[in-house]
Amino acid sequence: MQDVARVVGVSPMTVSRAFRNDASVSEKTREAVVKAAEDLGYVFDSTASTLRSQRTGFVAVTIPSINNANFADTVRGLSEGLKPQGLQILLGYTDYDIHKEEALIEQLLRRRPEAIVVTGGKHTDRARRLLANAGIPVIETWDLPDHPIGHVVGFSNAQAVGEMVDHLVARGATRIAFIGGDADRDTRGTDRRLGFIAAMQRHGLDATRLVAVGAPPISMREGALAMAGLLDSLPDTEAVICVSDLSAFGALSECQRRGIAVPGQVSIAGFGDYEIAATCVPDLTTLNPFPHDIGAKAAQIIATALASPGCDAQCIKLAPKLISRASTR
Amino acid sequence: MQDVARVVGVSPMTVSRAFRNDASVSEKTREAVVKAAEDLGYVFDSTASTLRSQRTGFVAVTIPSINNANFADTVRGLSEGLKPQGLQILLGYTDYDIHKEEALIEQLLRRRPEAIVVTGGKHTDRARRLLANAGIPVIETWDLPDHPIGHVVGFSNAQAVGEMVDHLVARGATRIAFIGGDADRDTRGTDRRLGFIAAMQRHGLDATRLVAVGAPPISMREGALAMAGLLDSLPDTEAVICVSDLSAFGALSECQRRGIAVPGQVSIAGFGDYEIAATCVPDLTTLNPFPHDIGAKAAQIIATALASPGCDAQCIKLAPKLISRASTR
DNA sequence: ATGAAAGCGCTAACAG
DNA sequence: CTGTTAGCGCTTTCAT
Repeated sequence: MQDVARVVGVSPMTVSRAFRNDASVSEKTREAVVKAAEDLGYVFDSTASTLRSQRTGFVAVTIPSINNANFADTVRGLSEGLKPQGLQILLGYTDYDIHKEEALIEQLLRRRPEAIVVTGGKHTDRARRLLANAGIPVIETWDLPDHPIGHVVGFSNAQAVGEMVDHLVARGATRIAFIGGDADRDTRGTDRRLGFIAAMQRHGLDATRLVAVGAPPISMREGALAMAGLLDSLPDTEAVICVSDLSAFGALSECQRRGIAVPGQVSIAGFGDYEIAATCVPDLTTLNPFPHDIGAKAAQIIATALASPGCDAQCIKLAPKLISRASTR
Repeated sequence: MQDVARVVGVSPMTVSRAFRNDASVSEKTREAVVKAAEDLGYVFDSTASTLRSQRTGFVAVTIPSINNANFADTVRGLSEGLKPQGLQILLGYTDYDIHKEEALIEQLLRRRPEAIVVTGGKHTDRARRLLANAGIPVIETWDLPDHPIGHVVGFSNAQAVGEMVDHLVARGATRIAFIGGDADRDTRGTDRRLGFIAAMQRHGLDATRLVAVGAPPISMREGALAMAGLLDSLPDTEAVICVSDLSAFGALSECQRRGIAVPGQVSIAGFGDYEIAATCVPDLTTLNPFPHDIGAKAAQIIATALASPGCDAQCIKLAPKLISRASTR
């Protein structure tokens, strides 16, 4: 900055102001500064700016996996909402593991983000403490925690799957199975399974057709394997709800391989409204949790919370929408 | 840090050393420091550390879209390879736009990353200059640029698609179409289309069955629309190569909707070896560009380059593997 | 509209 | 194994 200042013939302070588009710098000076910087190959150093101003411009975000279109949509929504605020996302992956999440949260907080957005409402005690004491807005997403740490933008995974059960029951199914969610790592998957069991019991139906699959991410292959097991062991199953559209598509593919009609013989439903659900044949009945909106609302909350630090914690409850398609009768 | 030092009864310097696991701090002291910090709720401040030590621990990474399993795999490979080096990814999205890429690169360089990994080999002049002058290892990926800025981990998109043409021709197809890649934003898609044209001409075949789709990301829906157009306008097409597995799956779905046999009437091939290619029925012939390996090799290059700053630029050329499956005869 | 002085919270360098 | 001193490159604050 001193070098630039010398070339332009001003003080470093003026260069600093010019780079921040401070109104008190004359347009002429600003242009001269930018030109000199470009000529010298000077690139502004955020690390120093950050230390002195105590503003990093980071929002920390944790998601279970980078390879998941739903979470990617949430990150996009966040990103779009934060950019006009001059905030940038610092992203980390938890691998669906709350212990990795704890380590990740600590690592992220060391970078002094101005807010933090986490996926899910279940954390280790230490992670909860770190978040609560960080002195920045905390937003839990994709869930409705019983004891929120700060703000919440989420929905009830259990209730959403309950609606899917209602949908299938209304269409005459009684022997309904659930695929996925038995790994205690994927808490949202587990919530969905519990929602399935509760809803089935509410209808007085047998809620024991549960196919556990391995550790998350539960993907297409696992869905196909689970469906194969189900067709072998409980061939009279009328409908299957899968923990996500990806496993639902795997299940559908397995049926196609075996020549089993969907929805003729078995109905299949998913979760997430991934692009594949709208594309495949038959297209998949699913639940759309509005992942992009989750990110967008979180960005709004951050804007509000940073503008008025004392404000109350918000809890925005979204209602996933059931999309009825050809894979269920 | 001073507060922690006071509680433990040592100097801030010792606390600093304890937090960096400096070997010269006794185990007892280290434990006392960690405990005191935990009790006080002290969280190490990387922003100050970064400024003084001139080491941010960041590796900047640009990808076209967060919502793409191939690029996500590359980021995973990078992430896994960088973690043991104590490096963290600072990720940004270019939206398949080299002007957004330029702005993004500048923004990322301000954070003083220790290396930068970019997707693709086509950049604005200013972006090239910024990268070349950054004084850190630069790695271009997913492409083989004619004039690399620094290191390269990539493959020839054109050549890979050429091999797919060979594969189809060897199986008797002559009327082959290409879907995608006509938007000049997606340079890899364009390279694939050019590779298609070159290979067709090499075989003395008509290379005009090109279906342009909109701006990237070209996804399932666009693939289905393109296939619909193709089936309407050129119904004697024997085989279709799609710019990615996602559009290939869209194309396959359109065929299924119309009752057109795949591969009986039309063969379909994709690119990327996404999970869907192995799952769908019929499963899709495709090219696997080893996206995870790209990230892993880039991480290795970074390790080497940071260890020996003067070393030569590496160019690691990968060979995408043709996976022959049921969607092509 | 511009400048001077001080300092953000840590660590390099050196000393012992 | 531990401590002292100085300073990383900016920006806050105050002055003009």
